[in-house]
Amino acid sequence: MIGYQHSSRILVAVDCIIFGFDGERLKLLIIQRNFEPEMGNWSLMGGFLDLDEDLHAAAVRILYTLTGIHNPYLEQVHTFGAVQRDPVERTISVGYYSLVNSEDQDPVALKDHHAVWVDLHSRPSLIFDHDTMVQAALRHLRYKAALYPVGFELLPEKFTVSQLQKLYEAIYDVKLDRRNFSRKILTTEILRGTGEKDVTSVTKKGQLFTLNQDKYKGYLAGVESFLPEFTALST
Amino acid sequence: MIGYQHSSRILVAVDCIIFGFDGERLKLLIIQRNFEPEMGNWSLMGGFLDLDEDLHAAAVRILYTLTGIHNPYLEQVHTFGAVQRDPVERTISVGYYSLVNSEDQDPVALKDHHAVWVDLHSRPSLIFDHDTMVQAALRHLRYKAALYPVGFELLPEKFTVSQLQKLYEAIYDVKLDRRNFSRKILTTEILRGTGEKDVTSVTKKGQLFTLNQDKYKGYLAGVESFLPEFTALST
DNA sequence: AACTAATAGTGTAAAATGTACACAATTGCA
DNA sequence: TGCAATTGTGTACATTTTACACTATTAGTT
Repeated sequence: MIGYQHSSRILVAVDCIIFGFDGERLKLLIIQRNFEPEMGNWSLMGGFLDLDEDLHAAAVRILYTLTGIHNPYLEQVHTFGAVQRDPVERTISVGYYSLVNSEDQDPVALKDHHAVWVDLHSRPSLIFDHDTMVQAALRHLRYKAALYPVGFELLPEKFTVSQLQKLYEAIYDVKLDRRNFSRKILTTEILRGTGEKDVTSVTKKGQLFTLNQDKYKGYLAGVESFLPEFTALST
Repeated sequence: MIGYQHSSRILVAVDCIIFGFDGERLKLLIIQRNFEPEMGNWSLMGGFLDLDEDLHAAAVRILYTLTGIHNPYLEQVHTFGAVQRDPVERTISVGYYSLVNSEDQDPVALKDHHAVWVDLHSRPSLIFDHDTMVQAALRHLRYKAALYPVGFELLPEKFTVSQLQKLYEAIYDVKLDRRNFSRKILTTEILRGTGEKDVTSVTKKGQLFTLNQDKYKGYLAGVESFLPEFTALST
């Protein structure tokens, strides 16, 4: 056999932590397993990496299989590799989290996999180390969103500042001042006003915004430059 | 065979990005390969995950093999899984970065593996995707150090504020104001003055500090609480 | 048509923090 | 003793954050 000798080949799984947002709270997409082990119990959607498949492509494939979404926001979180994490066979699992908008989903695909959206903070226990994966993914999302404008994938294409605020409040589980939030987000100029009004609102209708792709991309590119003096040990 | 059917088992490597600090600049520990492929070229230290070995334990083992260090600072960065990243055989690699103090190393172990410390920013090209791994590790370290007091693993047990400042300047490749840095770091109270003076200094000798373990641990624990209002999109 | 409840949009003063320096003190060496 | 290099402390100014006040818009109610 050609290859590295004397080394063990191991199953590599990819598990997806799929976040959604219902306008008030963060949601998590989980499936009820219809196969052993742990049949009937709740689990993240996962699958195994193929020999001729890029790792990231595997995550895209698995997410597509479950939701029908083609171009997902997908980010690797962490690789979990405890020896006994899967009772069937030694398996390491690479966790990817995704932010999906409920409008983009394929309800048929979801139903086929016994998938349900649950409230992130009152979800049922998940199998194996999947709860740990969810925690790690949320932590990752919080870091990310504290440095970059992330999360728009969870909103409709056009949204109000108030909707965006509710999203950030859900991510960090905090209350933010409406007026300060609005000013802060608008001065970054990553939002572009459409002039349209939010027809779903009952009272005064707020303006609908879209992402200003140029400014937004600029933020993402300016990764390293977030350190003015020595921000490090401040808080 | 008992296990998951119809799934491919794949080689899992662990590669270590090992950072050091010489008082002025960040250093990287690399090895010159004495085996094919890419014999004679520069590479990160790595190895394969064993079937009965936790992933993190594999990283500890590999680091120990190279440096003789027992209780390393070691953190997972990212898992690299492109199909053709290793020309010999399909292999995914989990990258771990480590911060090591030159005093703790075993020079014999280093010599056995043809290991050398090189300047991080003027290092030679590395094999495979190892340069990408180094970049990812540095980015990870920068994030981490911007939110927590990290990096003391790169300094001697007792150090001056000025040494710590040089370290942060090296990590972020910036110049910081000596007086503001000093004030900022001291008001966090994560340093404890020893009263001793830095004998290595030529002119006025600064005070040596050690980590105040209680305060330091407190910082690390307060992970989620770094968001006062909406720090997110500010800079 | 006027009134009310609810939310949106704009303004601003006070507090907190970040920044850019000035100046004195210590040490080894010429 | 004087000088160069570095450490330690102070402080005024600019910027940012925070906590509010006030006005505007809309749909439903009276």
